[in-house]
Amino acid sequence: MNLKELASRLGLSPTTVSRALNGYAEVNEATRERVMAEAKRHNYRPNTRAIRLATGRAFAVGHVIPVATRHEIVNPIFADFIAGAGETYSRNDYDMLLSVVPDDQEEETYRALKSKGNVDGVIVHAPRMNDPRIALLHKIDMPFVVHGRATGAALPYSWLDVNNRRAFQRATEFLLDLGHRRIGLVNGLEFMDFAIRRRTGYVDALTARGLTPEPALMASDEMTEISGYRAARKMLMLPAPPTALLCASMISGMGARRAVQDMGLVMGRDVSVIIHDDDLSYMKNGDDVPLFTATRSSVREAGRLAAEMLLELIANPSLGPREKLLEAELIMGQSTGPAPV
Amino acid sequence: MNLKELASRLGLSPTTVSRALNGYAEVNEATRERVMAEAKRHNYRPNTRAIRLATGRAFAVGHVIPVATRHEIVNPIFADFIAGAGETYSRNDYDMLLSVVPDDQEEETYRALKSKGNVDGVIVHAPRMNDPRIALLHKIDMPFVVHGRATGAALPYSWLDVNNRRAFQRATEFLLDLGHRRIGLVNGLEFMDFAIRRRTGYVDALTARGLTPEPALMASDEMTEISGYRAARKMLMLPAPPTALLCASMISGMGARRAVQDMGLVMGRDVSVIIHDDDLSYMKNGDDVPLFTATRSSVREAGRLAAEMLLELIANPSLGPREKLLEAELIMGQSTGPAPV
DNA sequence: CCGCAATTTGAAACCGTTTTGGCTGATCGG
DNA sequence: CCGATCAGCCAAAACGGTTTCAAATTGCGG
Repeated sequence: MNLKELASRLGLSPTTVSRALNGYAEVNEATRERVMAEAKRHNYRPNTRAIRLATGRAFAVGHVIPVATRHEIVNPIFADFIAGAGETYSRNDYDMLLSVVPDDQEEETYRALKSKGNVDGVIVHAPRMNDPRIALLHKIDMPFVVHGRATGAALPYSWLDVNNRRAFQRATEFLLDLGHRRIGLVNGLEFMDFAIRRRTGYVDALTARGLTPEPALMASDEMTEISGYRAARKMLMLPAPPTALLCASMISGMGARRAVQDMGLVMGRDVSVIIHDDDLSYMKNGDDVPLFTATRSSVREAGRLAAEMLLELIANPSLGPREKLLEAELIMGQSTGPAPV
Repeated sequence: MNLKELASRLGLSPTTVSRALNGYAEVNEATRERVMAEAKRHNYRPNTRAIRLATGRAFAVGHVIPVATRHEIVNPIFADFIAGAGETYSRNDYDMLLSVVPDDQEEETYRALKSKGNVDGVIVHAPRMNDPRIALLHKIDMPFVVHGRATGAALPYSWLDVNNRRAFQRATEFLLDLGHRRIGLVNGLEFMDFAIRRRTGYVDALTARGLTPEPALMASDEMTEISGYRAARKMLMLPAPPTALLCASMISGMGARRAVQDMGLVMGRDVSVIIHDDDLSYMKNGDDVPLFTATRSSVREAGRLAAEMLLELIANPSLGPREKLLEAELIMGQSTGPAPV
């Protein structure tokens, strides 16, 4: 069933039927109801391909997932972010397009997305320092929202981010207040913007109390269980080991916990651990009582909001860059306690 | 730059240019080269929206992700499967469409995808017993491939699955060979098809050796860390606790490990643990030496293959249902050992 | 050198919508 | 009663490609 067929069945022109269905004012209310009823009866749904060509719009948003050819890591927070964004798109009748591309083809992918007209805008994932994608997207005039921020970007851009600096600063202060003086940082890869900000927060908190950050207590690697384990273990084997650890994710935190236990220590008593909890649905930090003390911020909610922001930008391109900073909450779990004496 | 413009610039008709670019035989080789060169010079890329309307094809594949409105779990293997499938689509110039929908709107979503013409086919995720989606997709004549199988389906269908029964049977036999007699099963939700098959494999192995499966040693829940912890803990507190555990995933395995350690036991000595390892990129089971003894099968590779299968089906709909069963390998880690005496 | 086939090209229809620019007939103010 | 206004509808163009069908040119055998 297509528009022409429906129209002839109603004894109307396609023009009028189209207008009736799209809520234009110039069609008689009685006619509109007749059209609506007939459309429902025949389960008519306008062909998306035709709408897209006629309107020149894609009604779709792209998410380009670069896959590092070397260490093929798919970001674990990705699934939840996508789920959140997808909810927004579904509500607004937009399609979500996922492009999985080798990272050396990322630029080409954006250009193709633009010139082939597959999407109306994109979400930029995992921004790095001086991220080249921002200038590129500006140049090709593609609306976009960055999940995170890109320190060093020359041009303004829309973003949505968690206050990573503040979160890690507060977590560090919390540990300091508990009497800890040697605090290890098990960070993510520090060419990622969020990891840089987290380190800044940690360093700031230490120096504000007159403590000097020690390189041996600062690790940076992928946020996997193994990396967390290795980094924590290495620190705990130092002559002067830390009494507390700050971990970049739930997963590396689980690695850290394993390292603590392997050495016969007790988490929350001998070693305090704070993690950043992205509130992943398959990786809940306990239920009633949180397992880890954590800085928490829902990445799924971030997905919802980032998508909403992008849709607004698409609907109204004249809108200046929009920015949204989410604060993480500090939640108490069982993994922290006063520094051992 | 569009086709008409490019054609007039070349002094040719749009027809010939289109044919030249699409590799039709009836165009002079010299002309084709001129066209190709000019297209490259101007960076011409045909408008996807127009191609789609003209050809009546979507050049896109849908992945419908149902989100349970109650327990909002996003399947953790999802990200890697998508990454694998996405690689295939990128190679073949297909778009991947992700629909995140409340599970009570799933049927409506498939129907809409079909009648609006957004996709040429779909991948069905997380099949359950007697899954209604199979009959539906047959009815609306939408090509599809199931990731997994759906016991009880009346009609034939294309699928790609891991031999879950065999994997868990082998794992159980391996533990039996090590002298274990009380083996706990920490399974996924048993309305999921794969979980049923795994239990079957486990039960078969036990009964083949004259052992009777005990309900107290069989748990079934979401595959989260917490659930794994709870199930393992409960079993280990039994008057006659198991000496080995079989866990449905890396994540629930980590919960089980925590339970073991919490009780002052040592994994691999007091309690042996085998997990199923989907080889998730952010959740590697060790590196050189696997942490857990495991049945391993790459879900990312499954994504690649399932997508290839679907594209073949789309290209050649007359093809009968295709089936592919992948075997999991049993890999030795540090989490298993002979049963304690 | 002619006729026929093969090669190469182009005009126009088509895909299924939206949108532009009338057209008709009724209503209304003067 | 007349011209202007307006509500309601429609024909046709447009979107940017693909595809059908026909035409023009070339090559070749006789």
